[in-house]
Amino acid sequence: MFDILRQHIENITSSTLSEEEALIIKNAFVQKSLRRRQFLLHEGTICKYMAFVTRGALRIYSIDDKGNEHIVRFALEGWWICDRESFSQLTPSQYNIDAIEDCDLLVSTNEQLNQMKQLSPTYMKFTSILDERHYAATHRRIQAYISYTGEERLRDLMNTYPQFLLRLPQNMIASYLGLTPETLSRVRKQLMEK
Amino acid sequence: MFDILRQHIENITSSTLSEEEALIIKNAFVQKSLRRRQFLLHEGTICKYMAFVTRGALRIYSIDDKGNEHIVRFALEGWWICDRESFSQLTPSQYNIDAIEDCDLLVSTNEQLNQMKQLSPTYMKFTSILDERHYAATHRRIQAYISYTGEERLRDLMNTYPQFLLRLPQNMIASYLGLTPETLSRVRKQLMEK
DNA sequence: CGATTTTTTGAATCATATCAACGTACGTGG
DNA sequence: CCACGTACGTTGATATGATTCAAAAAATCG
Repeated sequence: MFDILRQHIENITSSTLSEEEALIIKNAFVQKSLRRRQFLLHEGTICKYMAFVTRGALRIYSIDDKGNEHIVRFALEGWWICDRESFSQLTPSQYNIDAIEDCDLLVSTNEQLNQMKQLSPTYMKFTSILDERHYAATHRRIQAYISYTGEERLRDLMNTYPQFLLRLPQNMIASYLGLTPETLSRVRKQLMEK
Repeated sequence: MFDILRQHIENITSSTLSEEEALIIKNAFVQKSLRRRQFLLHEGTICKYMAFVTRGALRIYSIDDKGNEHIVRFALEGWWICDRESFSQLTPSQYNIDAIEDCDLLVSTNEQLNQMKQLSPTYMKFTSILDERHYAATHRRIQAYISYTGEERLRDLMNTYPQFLLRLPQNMIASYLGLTPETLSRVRKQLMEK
């Protein structure tokens, strides 16, 4: 399992980890499994873990005043998931993270991650790349929300993450796109006909 | 002018800057003025400056495929403005920044800021607080966009930044709230009547 | 297999956009 | 300093995208 993470870090940073560095990183993570519908984070609690997904799928979502769920992002194999704000500031989270499918994760805590940044320059580089990407992705998502109709957002999703459509339930895709399940169903149909 | 920035940094960090540290920071910035409608950043260019506003008002906005402007944020006195992604990654920006009113700014470059972080622990602390706040504010804005109607977003704006409504033109407020000027005009009227 | 969840379909309704017209303000050159 | 032109804000009529509620159909799970 750790090999997937190691590969991932080496890919992102275009570096090769020394055995020493790899060991430091390996020791900073522990393996954790979740069954479908189990939670990694509950709203109102502090997000203790940063998780790397080696198998399965998760989602992070909030619940608004009207009781509607809003999925912020998904995480599949090779992705990271946590509520950054809660994780680094130790504040109660407004989000929930749960498993859409049975998952295997490698998780680490804020202290371990900070320590690792001190010990491994490659890991330091890795996190700064990840931060930037995360920031950019968030912005792209705001833009999509602001500028496009449901149909356009669906088309965009089909180009960017086609695997979502095959793998994740329709109602969750709808929430991610900011639509009701009914509307997504109709928009899909329209798009098929073209 | 620099006194405003110094005050600001001391407030945010709850620290007092030594004269030495204050001098380091002072030397990292240069004064820059903009007339109404002048640009600090043009779409497609790299965002060279991080700007602290000592007088005036600016906005950062994108233009979508259909030619519509979308204002992402405003910056008034005591606020910072730049496109973080372009600034730190040196990539062409998708945003424009221009002056809504005549402005006085203190601007610095990425190299100067990085150097400053090395030299001044207080400044280092300052930027990390700012990063977190910025990140949190961005998220709050996404949430508002996703969960609330135009009227609710306007009401929220009236609570959070009432000064915007007094100072900034209606059509820009509309763009910031994700509404057309016509809709904002009607929503305002409705809200007045209550 | 049956029970539950998810997806689809239909009809009515709502929020907001669009287009067009009109009134107002305002800053800029003569 | 006034008058003009442009930009801004309001209002009305109509159109569109998406929601809501209800119910049937299909898929999935245990």
